[in-house]
Amino acid sequence: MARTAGSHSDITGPRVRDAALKLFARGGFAAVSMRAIAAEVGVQAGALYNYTPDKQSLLFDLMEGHMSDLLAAAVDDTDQPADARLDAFVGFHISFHHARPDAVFIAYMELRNLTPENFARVEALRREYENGLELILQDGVAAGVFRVEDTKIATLAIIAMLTGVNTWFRAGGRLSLEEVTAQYRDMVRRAVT
Amino acid sequence: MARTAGSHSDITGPRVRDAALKLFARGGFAAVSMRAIAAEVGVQAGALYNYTPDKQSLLFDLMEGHMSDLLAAAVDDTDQPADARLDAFVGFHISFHHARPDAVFIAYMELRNLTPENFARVEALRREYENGLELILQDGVAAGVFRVEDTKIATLAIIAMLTGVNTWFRAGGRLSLEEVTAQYRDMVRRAVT
DNA sequence: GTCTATATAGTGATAGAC
DNA sequence: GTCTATCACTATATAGAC
Repeated sequence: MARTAGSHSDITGPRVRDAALKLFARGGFAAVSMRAIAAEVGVQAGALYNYTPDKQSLLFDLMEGHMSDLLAAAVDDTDQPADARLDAFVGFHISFHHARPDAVFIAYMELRNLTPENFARVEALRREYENGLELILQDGVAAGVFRVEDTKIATLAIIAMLTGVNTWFRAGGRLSLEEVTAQYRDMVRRAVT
Repeated sequence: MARTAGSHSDITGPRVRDAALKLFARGGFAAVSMRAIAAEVGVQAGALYNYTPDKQSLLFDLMEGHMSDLLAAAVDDTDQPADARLDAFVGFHISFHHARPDAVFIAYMELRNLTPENFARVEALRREYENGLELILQDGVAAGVFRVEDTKIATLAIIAMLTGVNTWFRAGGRLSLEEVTAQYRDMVRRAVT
């Protein structure tokens, strides 16, 4: 199928998203102009509106895409014992978040710039992810391998602790990501055992 | 000492800071205009410049003030055993942060809107606070009461976990702040023991 | 100390040529 | 699909009257 000269929607679209992701993470949604995104892509501002109806949709698509990727990647083998599943969760969470720092940063920092409807949709996905961890804790408590007073609180505490790695860990530092992960696995295990 | 009619610098100044704190927390530094702050205070935009040289200084003053308050309030009785000091730290951190959610929110979310010089100064204060917790962990390890592989990592993990309470806890919910604090104390203690 | 008015520059989004 | 040009606002900050 021949393509019209100048038609690049299949290549420019992702580049608009990539540029927005990078610039929103660096400067914040409100501080980044559509002109700045266009300059990063290498087009004029008006051309962006072939790929997004407005700036808000651009932000929402990035956040929803990130949360959907997260949920799709988070697998939980319920045939395994709860402690093994918890170890797997810690490793998954740290490595998944480490691989996409910009998307993670935006997902946490730009929630207040979503419209109420878009906020509700992103929040629902976040809760679904949290529920995955809480299920592991509940199963572990039921099996007598974990001792947790309130699984909801423990879930939020663990996720906050793990996500915090992204704010300070840099590859090439004193410790490898594997070493860091091992220490978090220890701390999480002990906190619920 | 008689005061010139219309002179209110001692009352308007704090109101400008309070308004900026509230609006920055709600909408984000970049999205809040000087006009919006002025409207919240009840003056015209030009009048704000009697109290701050520019918007950036307003943000920095709020963040530095918060971090200074935090450091001044964080006392550590090194005569106590390390486990008691850790318990005290958990209680202090949660209650101090719970009492000023707007300042906490700004201190974490608006770091990137500081100039490099201002960022460095706020970062130095944050590190100083972290060092207070790390000292407790180090003393506990030396005394054989804690078992922590890397005290720096444990410090960051614990602070991330505790600060996370502010993102979900609301007074009047299922649990009181005291009950929540007790559970975090348990989890933190177990994570390092 | 606060006001009004303004300088200067930037914003998101759209229209229509090519 | 991208461009240029533009609309209608809004931004920070300053000047000078009161």
